[in-house]
Amino acid sequence: MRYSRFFLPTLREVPADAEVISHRLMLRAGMIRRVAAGIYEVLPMGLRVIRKVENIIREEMDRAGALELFMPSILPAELWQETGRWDFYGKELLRVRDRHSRDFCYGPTHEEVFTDLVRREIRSYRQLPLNLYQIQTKFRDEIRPRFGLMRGREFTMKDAYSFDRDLAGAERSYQAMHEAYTAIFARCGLRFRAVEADTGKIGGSLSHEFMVLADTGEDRVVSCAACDYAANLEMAAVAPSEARQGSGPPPDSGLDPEDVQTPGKKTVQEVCQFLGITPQELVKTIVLKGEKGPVAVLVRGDHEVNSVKVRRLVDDETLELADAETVAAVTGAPVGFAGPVGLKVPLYADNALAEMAGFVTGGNADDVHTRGVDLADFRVEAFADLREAVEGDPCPKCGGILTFLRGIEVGHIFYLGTKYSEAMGARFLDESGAERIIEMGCYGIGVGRTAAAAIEQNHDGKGIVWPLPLAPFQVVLLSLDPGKTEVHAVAERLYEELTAGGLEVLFDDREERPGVKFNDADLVGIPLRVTVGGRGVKEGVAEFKERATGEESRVPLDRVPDAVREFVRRQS
RNA sequence: CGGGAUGUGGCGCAGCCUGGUAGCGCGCAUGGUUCGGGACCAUGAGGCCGUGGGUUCAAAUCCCACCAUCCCGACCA
Repeated sequence: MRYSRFFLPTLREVPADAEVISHRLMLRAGMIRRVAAGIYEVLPMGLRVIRKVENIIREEMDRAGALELFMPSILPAELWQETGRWDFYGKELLRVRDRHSRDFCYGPTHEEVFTDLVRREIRSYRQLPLNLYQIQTKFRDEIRPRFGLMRGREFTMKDAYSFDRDLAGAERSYQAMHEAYTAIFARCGLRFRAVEADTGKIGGSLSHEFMVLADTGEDRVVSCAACDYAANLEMAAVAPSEARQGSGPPPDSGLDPEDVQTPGKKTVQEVCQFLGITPQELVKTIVLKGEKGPVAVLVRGDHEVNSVKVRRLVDDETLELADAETVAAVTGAPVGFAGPVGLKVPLYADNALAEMAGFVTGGNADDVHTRGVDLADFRVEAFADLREAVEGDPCPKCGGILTFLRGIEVGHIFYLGTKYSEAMGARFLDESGAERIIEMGCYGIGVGRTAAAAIEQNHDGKGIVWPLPLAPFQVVLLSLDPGKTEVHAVAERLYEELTAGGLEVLFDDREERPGVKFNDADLVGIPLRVTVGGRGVKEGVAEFKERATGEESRVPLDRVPDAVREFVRRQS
């Protein structure tokens, strides 16, 4: 591709509304432009990268036995009403009406349509297992779109759905996707981890997220230094300590609870400072509220409640931090003074509480805390693992030490069970002629997000540093003297040779100063730069520079095509 | 939906407080000189000052409303 004929509008200055690195660089490198909040145009340079990601996904999905098809993006309301998600999915679902004022939505995910297709076409166990996928545009009317392609409202996603005759088959399908995903992200040249994950709104019981590791990632990932355990922080189990595992009477301080005035001291830090205690001697009481009513959760002062764990324990997906009015109604005090003694709502305590005695809690009255509290002073429904893991906690699998990483969720796989097949009547006949419900799984990859994550993970002060498999071009060939015929002729010839050899080359034949070309080449991040200029040509060489390492070398002109091919082979 | 902020040529910004001819840098066009890490000189094109209302002789500037965008918070590929 000749740069002079290409559409690659690079930006010297950063548009003010781009915050994260990948967003800024995608704009500056002429990959995308914004049309509306969370909605982007993908320019040729961007598309080339997107296609690279898509093709890797396709190859690995096909290899795993999945079949590509293409579903509509506009979906009739009836399908969504069948599973109840027309109401449940909420405002994120972009709803539209046609001229007959029939309800439709722009698909944010496609379980219903795939299940509908399968229930109409699949009759027999002989037709299973089946894994169908598509790469398609989705729309989720996010509350707050941001970060460019990282979290847009419109985005392209690969979504796959597996259909199996039984649990064992579904697990095999799940495993096959786990392996395919691992292959996909490895082939993209990314550093990533597969982590245990919450199933969230999609539902189901088994789930892994694929996280591209980057300091700028929004998700926190817990990883064991000693074994292969890795989990999303919201899932990371905290093993009860040994003391807890031994039975015996709960510890007792022998003290009686005693109220103390703590005027205006609401936070753990303030209370500790005021009373001269450490957070480990204090118990936080957190009020949560869901469709089943409010509950209170007790955690040690230096720990944080993990609401995903509480939701699972209480079996209430809608549970959220209660608002100030609810807290006041439940505790009789403003936020900051809740305590377990005398509370009328169900109390759940984190395992760490089981070893505590004589601790400080809120006093359920304005400006009052209570000290000398023991477990015997109130009634707990259950002790459980309810807190967030912290760095240094023991690994729940091997006892090793947990470390924290930051990641960007680029893929998510779920075992769905029969949630959708049952609601929509997707059944088949087994060998014995008995009617059975299809077991399902679903598997997503954010295509644009994968490209963005690759940038978050691979960039420097000058721009993008593409891993070769995702790079829009493999080589950028700079002609430093496009006007001077002898030198430029050499560049032209090299361009022909490289292109003829099947390489993807961007040929910078523009009438620009060298500095402009160098900087643009660095910005757009093409892995190998080949410079043809007066100096080198005089000596019969072209200059190679690797974007990632900065390593430079001089290559005789007649060896250039081979050397480039060698580079490409080495990198892929 | 809360909290914070911003809307001025394509991009980045100043001007607004203290109303009175719309400016700077980059980019773009033309000509010339340059030419190995974002050149220089000259000339030029390009702006409903987010939208609507109001105050005023006069509004980018003051007031009100709306819209849009961005940032911080509640489980998303």
